Amino acid sequence: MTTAGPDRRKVRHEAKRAEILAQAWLLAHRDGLAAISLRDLADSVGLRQPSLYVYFESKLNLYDAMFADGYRQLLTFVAERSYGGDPRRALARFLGDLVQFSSDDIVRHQMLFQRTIPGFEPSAETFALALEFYEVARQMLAAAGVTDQRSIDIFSALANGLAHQQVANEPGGRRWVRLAGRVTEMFLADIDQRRRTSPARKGSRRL
Amino acid sequence: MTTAGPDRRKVRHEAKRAEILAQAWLLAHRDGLAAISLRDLADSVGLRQPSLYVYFESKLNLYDAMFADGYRQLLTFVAERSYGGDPRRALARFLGDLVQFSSDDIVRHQMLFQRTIPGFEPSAETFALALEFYEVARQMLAAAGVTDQRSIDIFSALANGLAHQQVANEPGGRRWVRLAGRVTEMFLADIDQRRRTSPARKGSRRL
DNA sequence: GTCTATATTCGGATAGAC
DNA sequence: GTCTATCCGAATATAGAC
Repeated sequence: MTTAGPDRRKVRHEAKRAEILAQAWLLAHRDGLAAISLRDLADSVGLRQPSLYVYFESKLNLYDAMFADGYRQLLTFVAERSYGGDPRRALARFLGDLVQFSSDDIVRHQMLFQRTIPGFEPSAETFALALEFYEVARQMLAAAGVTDQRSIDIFSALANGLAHQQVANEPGGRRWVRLAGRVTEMFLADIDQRRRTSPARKGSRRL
Repeated sequence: MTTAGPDRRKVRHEAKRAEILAQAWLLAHRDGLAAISLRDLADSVGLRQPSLYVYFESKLNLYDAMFADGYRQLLTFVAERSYGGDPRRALARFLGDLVQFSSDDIVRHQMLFQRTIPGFEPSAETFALALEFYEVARQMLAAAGVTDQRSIDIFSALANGLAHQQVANEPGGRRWVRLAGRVTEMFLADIDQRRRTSPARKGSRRL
């Protein structure tokens, strides 16, 4: 099928859309996520500003595409790694990888985990990607024997806290990435400790 | 001295400045921190927009004042509480209070702990207030016997992570606030554990 | 699909009278 | 200190020719 006109058109359209998206990330790094200008964006892909509307129906729609793109990157990132073997070691690697993922791209971290763009809320379809990721994380925890909500809440805080400190204080570095192993040990030791003492919960005084 | 003209003028000026600042926080809640408009702000304090420049020399200067105001609130908040008695329990209360402080005002949390306003960097004088707070935190940790940098890094991640999850998922609530005690226990148990096994560090395998 | 031209609104900031 | 008037630039978005 060399004369598949409509197909080629669609492929071209999607390719250009992807190019625009990639440039949007670059501009976000340069100017800040909330300060992307559609003029600059159009310039960077060799278009005039109004032509962008062929690919994105509004600026918020562009942000939505970036949000979706970021979570797809995250899902691919974790899917590429295998977390087999001992579930506890796997959890430690998983945590380190997440912090590394944030450290690798501070703007992407802002987009996915901090919601600071005035007026932007991800659409339902896009948010489904986020939920997909949290399901992966839930399964990682379940494999390590962690299923209660409070422990899940703590683990999410650990992951987000390490990632945040990394991007805020040393973007691109590994200072907090390297703490993932110790933090996972600490977390699991606490789980074990509580399992031993509960439901009686004697012997350790609550702070 | 009832005729202290210059004094009265200065007091009036400072009062108006404080009023503007308070309204700026309100507007930030309504429109988003990065979306404050000086016109709206002027309206809300009964002034015309150019008159704001009598009190703040630029919009970034206004943000700087908000940043300073937020850290002063935080310093007052912790100073009002006494963290006497057992240092470990004090640390647990300190952590819970910090998460509560963030939960109480999501915009203030954004301003102090996430740096997402394009182009804004706190001035040196203002940043000194932030350092003052981190010194308080450092002393709380030192009192509980925690002085090494890696442990401090972990604690900062714990605090920020709990606060972030709280404001992101349940602003105004206490779901992560309530985890502060358990998380502090977990943290200190890890410190103790490492003290027992180091420097030999035998008996526990690293994840 | 891309363009030119333009609508429309809004932003922060300044000049200068009072 | 506050005002009116205005500057200047930037933003997103739309209309309509090609």
